[in-house]
Amino acid sequence: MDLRLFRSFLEVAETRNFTRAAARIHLAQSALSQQISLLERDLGVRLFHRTSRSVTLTEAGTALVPLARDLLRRTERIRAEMDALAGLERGTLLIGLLQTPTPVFDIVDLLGTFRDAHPGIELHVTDAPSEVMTARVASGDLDLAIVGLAHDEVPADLDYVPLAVEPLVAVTAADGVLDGTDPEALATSRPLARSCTSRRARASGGASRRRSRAPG
Amino acid sequence: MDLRLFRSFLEVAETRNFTRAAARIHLAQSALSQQISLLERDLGVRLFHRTSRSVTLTEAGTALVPLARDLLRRTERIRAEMDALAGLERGTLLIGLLQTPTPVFDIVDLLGTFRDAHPGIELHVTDAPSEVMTARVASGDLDLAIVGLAHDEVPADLDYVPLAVEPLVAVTAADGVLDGTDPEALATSRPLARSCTSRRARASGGASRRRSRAPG
DNA sequence: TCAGCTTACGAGGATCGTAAACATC
DNA sequence: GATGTTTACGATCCTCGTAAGCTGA
Repeated sequence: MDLRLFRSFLEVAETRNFTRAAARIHLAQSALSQQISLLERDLGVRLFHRTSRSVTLTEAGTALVPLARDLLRRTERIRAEMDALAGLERGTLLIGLLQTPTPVFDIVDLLGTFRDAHPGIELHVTDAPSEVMTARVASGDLDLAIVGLAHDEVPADLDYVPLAVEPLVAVTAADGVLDGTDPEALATSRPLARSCTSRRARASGGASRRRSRAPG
Repeated sequence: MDLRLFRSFLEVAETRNFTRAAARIHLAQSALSQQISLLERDLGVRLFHRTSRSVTLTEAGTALVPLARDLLRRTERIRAEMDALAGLERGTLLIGLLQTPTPVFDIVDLLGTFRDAHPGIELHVTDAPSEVMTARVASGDLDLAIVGLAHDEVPADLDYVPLAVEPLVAVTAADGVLDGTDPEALATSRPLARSCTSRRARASGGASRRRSRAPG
């Protein structure tokens, strides 16, 4: 039994006119006619007295009106309840993600788990250099981003949670060029690794906007 | 929205097993799977957590169980209500009808009117000679019969209502053979017309029963 | 490997809309 | 004849079942 039949029935009951009821629910009048007779056959009672000039409710039809109304109201409530449970879990989450694979935790698995738990939320993932993504989070173009930055590189107006700490390693040829260099001093005074990141960030800095052209 | 989806949902919720639930409602397992995902898409929430080895209700699914049960119970009540309103007007009426057209009242129109007023009642019309039909009414093979009999020809154990009185007319060649005969005397002493009826009744008397043969 | 859910896809059935038939005012 | 419902019928959509695919124990 399809609930649409009750909806159609109520519409006819209210308008007492198949043609107008059909127009209201965006259906051909014949289709509505078929729906009503299907409902009548299903319930085993005649719901309307129809002459070619007037439509009136039978006793059974009169009895059905409040029952059908109640049933439809309840299904609406079920929908509302489900919506409420989906609750805030409806919408779109814009995520910035470093293209660099992070071996410390499985981001793909994480997203999959999230998706299972919150199927109502659409996930949009983009990637960009860390500095660009933090800027986009600041401007609202992204909801969150997973970036690779040192603590002091995170803009002050953004919140952040450290997910993993990766050692910064200097790799050189085995000619002993770094022999005797203090690692601490190397990290702070000679930004070898970071300079790469910075350069890449500048190079691909501006967000490219796609332009659409109106036809004609 | 089809109420069958809720029924299917409840079955899966109870068995926690698509295969068994499908068997219970006489559906292919894939069809049930499709129904559930249709319901989930319709309501915008995931109702079950499925791994390939276990099916468990989500929060939304848990909330839906009593709501769906309630909805189905209410539709059952609607059906019961409609059945009650159809009331006694449900069943089959076996009518015996003289093949002879009766110009006194329109039997076809009468049946049509009845059918409109009591659409829940199936009408089965058969015909046979009047005497056979009265016998069938007596034996319960017919619910009622419209026959052509004189008052004194109706079996004493049957009720009857005169619907029309038709004159019994003797038609002869115009040779004056009946000239001077008293009509009253003719009807009582010389059963011209009635003898035909009686002979026909004997000829087609026994009801033929169809025999069915068991296969093998 | 097995149990069990999902996906793919073709067949059959259901539903819709157009159009004709039919019935009252 | 106008208005309004039902009936006829073809096209489309939907739902089912078979079979293959996929996944976790």
